[in-house]
Amino acid sequence: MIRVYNTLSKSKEPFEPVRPGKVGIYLCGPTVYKPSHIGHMVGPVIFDAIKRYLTYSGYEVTLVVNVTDVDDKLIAESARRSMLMSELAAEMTRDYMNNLDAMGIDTVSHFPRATDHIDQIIQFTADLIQKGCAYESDGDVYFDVSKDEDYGKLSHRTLESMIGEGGDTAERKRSSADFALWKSAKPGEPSWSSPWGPGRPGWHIECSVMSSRLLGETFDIHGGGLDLVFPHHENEIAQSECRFGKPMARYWLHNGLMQASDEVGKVGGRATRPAEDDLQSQSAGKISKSKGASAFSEMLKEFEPENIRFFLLSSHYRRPIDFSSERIREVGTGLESFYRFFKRYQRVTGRSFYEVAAATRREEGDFDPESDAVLVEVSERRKRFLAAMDDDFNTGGAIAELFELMRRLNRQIDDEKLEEPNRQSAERIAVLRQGAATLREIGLTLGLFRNPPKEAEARGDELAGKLLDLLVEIRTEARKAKNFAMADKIRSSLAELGVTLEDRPGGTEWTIGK
RNA sequence: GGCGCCGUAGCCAAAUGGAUAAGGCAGCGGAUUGCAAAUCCGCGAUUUAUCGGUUCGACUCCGAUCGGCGCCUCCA
Repeated sequence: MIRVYNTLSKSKEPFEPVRPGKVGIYLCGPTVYKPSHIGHMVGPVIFDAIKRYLTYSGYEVTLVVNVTDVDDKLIAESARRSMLMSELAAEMTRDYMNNLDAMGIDTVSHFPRATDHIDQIIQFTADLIQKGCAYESDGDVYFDVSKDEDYGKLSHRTLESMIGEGGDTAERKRSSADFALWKSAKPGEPSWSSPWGPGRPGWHIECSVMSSRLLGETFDIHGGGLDLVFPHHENEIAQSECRFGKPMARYWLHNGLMQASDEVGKVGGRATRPAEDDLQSQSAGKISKSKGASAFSEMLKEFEPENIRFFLLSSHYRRPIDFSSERIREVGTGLESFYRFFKRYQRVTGRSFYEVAAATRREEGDFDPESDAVLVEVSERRKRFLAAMDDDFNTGGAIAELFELMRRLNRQIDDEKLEEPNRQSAERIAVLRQGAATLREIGLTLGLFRNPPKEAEARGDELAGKLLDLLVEIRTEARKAKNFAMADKIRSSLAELGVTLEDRPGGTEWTIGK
């Protein structure tokens, strides 16, 4: 039984999809006016894992991530850069897609764009007017929040508390809490013709339109950053539920926001933060475009995607994450130990870990450990991993089981001396294989261990490789002759060049890199 | 000001009423090694910001205090 935390009820609820066996997820994607930063990857990485896990658990999952490509910010930015809004949107959408691609997020079923749905947006807006939930005012169309009895139910606030200034369109609204469905165009702004004159959609309407179109009037999971709870998601609910008269989504999942605590100027930090209020600039704060977070594409030059993924999944998705390069490196160190285990597995079995046949469905992964001590623990760790994931996708707790599982298999190799060629038995290797298959199986549900990591450095050219082989051979002879001074000199000299030597039962191995 | 979240070992972090408070990073011992590296084993919270309360029992619920943060305006 999978349980999820629902912002609507502020509690964990058993997960039961609207249609048995099928799950529809709508994740709020970016407004494409600037390059994406690490904060934009949090939701996609988590929901990529959620989709993988739900699929693994037997559901047929449709994941929709929208792209908002028409908005005041796009208009402003494209004007600043003297380009068409559509050109800007295309450029930034490409940036976003490249980033998702680099992160191995290939689980998204649809990326609907607002500008591809203008007709439906106009229709939706007209329907809302007809239902009496919205009104036209001087070329704009506003949603009348007083018509929505439970307005505020997601963000848990009362209507009175939301009455504010109303922005610069206050005179045109009946209530300052009303929000725009359609905005009339000023001269020179991109616009589409509508029953209310030329204009463009407001911010929230595209999500109501596209989610209902792709996932239905009531779908299962609506996700996004915590900062979208109000007003964005609250307004989506108001629009959709007024229009369809039924709940928009069953479960509202919100991820915590990335906080920047890195030194100014580093990746993800508040690079262009204004110099005033020095005292406050010491503290962490939300990463956002307006505060000048660095482009994610820059970060990819510094860190491996899997390292970033591991970092994002190592704590619970609802918790805010303090970003720092040091932290990513730290979890990277832990991740490296998995890579070393994978190489070790290959040395022992002669097979690549990445070719281990792993179950892709939960039931398929079940196995009978009989009374083998190793398999009993492997099975136990797998169960605990699944229990953690079932409990509101607790990826942090689940990753702990990955470490435990790896440790158990390393211990098996040590205890049974499986790395010594003459000590192997087919039966014990089979046990190790089962353990590795389980590790890969559950790792894959998080989108981990899909492909071999890039070697730290290019393995040098062919000549360098041959020279290293030669040096290792000379050193091995020196060691046999107990000429350890020579052996150590070769090792330490190579270390200075960034080459690490490791002596193992099966021989010496060299690696280039950190 | 209104609404809300968070505070667990040096650092990161899981566990939200029940039996010894996961795991990672860093550190320290030991096994292994010619010496290393890697790996394995062992060690760290008499205790979950503080104080008080509810309970047979609280990190977990309630109240207060201190500290950090978010939303209320654009944001993943």
